[in-house]
Amino acid sequence: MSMISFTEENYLKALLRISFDSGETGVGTNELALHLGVKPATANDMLKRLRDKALVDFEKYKKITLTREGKNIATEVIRKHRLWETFLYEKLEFSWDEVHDVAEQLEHIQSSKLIDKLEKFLDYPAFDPHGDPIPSKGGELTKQFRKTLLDIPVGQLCKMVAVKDNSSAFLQYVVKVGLGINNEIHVKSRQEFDALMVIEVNGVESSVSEKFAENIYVV
Amino acid sequence: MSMISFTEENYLKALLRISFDSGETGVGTNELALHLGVKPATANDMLKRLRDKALVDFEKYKKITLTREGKNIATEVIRKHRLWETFLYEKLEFSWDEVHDVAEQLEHIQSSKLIDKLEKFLDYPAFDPHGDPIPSKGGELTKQFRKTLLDIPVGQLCKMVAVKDNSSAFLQYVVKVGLGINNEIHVKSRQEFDALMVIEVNGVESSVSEKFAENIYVV
DNA sequence: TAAATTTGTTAGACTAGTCTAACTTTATTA
DNA sequence: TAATAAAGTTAGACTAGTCTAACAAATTTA
Repeated sequence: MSMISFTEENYLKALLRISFDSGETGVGTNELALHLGVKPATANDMLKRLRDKALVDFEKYKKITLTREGKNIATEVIRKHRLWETFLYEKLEFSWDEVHDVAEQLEHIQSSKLIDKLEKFLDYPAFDPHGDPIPSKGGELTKQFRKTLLDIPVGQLCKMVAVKDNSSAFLQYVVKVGLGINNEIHVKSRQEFDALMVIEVNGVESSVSEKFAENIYVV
Repeated sequence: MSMISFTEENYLKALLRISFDSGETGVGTNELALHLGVKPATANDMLKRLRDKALVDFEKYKKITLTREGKNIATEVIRKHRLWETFLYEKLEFSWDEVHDVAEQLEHIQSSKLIDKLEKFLDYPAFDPHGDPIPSKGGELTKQFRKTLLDIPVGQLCKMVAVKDNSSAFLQYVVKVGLGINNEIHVKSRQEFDALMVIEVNGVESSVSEKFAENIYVV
C-alpha cells in the first residue's frame, strides 16, 4: 500500500506500453525517456527510485523490465485510462479524438471503489472507443492480433476498428481525412515507390502515407 | 493561462472557504495552515508565491484576501468539486458520506470541456448531495441563510438538508445516528446545561451534542 | 502599560522530479 | 579489430512544496 505518485505511474505505464508494442520484454533508458518527453538522465534517476520500490528490475547498462507488482500497477492505470475514455465518449459525448488527453489525467485518480462503480455504470465494456481491450479487474493486458491498413491489398474493402497512435495530433488528422471508428475503407491504389495509398471513405478519396496507414487498425 | 498546480488550487479554495464560512474577508496564516494540515511556515511560503502570481493580496503580518482572479479560480474549483460529488452520488451510487474524498481529487482535473459536459450530463444541478449550492459557470459562490439543528426549539419538527462539516469522520457519524439528507428530525428535548439534545429520526431516538447539532443544516 | 501569549516570519534543510554537461559503457561499422 | 557512434550514467544544479527551530510583531490580559 506504498504511496505511488502520478509520475511513477506514468513511468510504469510507459514501460508496459513500450514493451507491449515492441514485443520485447526489456526497454531501454533512451527509449523510455523519449516516450515520456524527459531527458535520459531524468529517466535514469526515476528508474533507480522504482528499483528501490521493487517495481522494476534494472541493472546498470542493462534493459529495464517490470516486476510483477510494477506490471500490476501499470495494467491498472491502463484499465482506468480506457474506462474513463469510454465514459467520456459514451456518456459525455466527447468525440473520439478528444478523449485521450482528459483520460491521461483521470487515470491517476486513486479510488478502487470509483473505478469499480464506473465500470458497472458503463456496463462492463470490453473495448474503449479506440477499439483497445479494457483489462478486467486484476487482469492482464491482452494482445489481439491486428491488421493495419497497410496489410490490405489494393481493391479490397476493410473496416477501421482502432488506432495505434493515440495522440491528439494523429487522431485529429484521422478525423480530417473523414475517418472514424467503424468506417468502411476502400483501398483504391498503392504506389510501389513510397507505399502512398489512395483510399475512399464515405465516397471521399484521400491519399495517405505509409506512416498513417500503419497506425490504422482494420478488419 | 498561467499554470496553476493542485496545491495552489487547494490553497485558494481554502482561503475562499474560510472567509466564506467566517463571514470575514481576511484570513490568517495559522488559520489557513490549520485548515490545510500544513505548518504556518509552509503556508507563509506558498502565500508569497500566490502573491507573486497576483492571486492573493497579502502584506507582512496582515490578513490575506483573494484577488479577483484568485477568487475566480477558487470558485471554479468548488464548482467542479460539487459537480463531481453530484455525479458520484447520482450516477455511481456512492453514498452520501463517501463522495467528498474522491471529489477532492477529481476537482483538480483541468478541462473546461469536461466540466461543461458533465454539468449537462447531470442536467444542470443547482445543489450537491450535501445541499450546498453549485456555482454556475463563471459565477459566484452564494450563501443562502441556513438554520442549524441548534436553532430548532423543543417539540418542533424539521428536515435535514445539508451539513456544514464535510469530513468523512463527521458524515459517517451522521449516518450512524440514522440521519440522511431529507430525513425528518423531531426535537424531543434539550438539556439546559450542555445543550445536549434528544432527537428522533425514523422512529429512533438519539442524543446529540451541541457540536453535532450546529453542523446539521435544516429547514 | 508591561508581561505573557498568540500569531506570523525567516533561515536553513530535505525530497521529488527535472535539467545540462561531462563522462563511461556497449554496439556498430569501416 | 580499432574507431566511431549510440546508449546509458553521474555529478551538480534548480524549483515546488514541505519541514523544524528560532525569531519578530501583534494582541490579549493581568
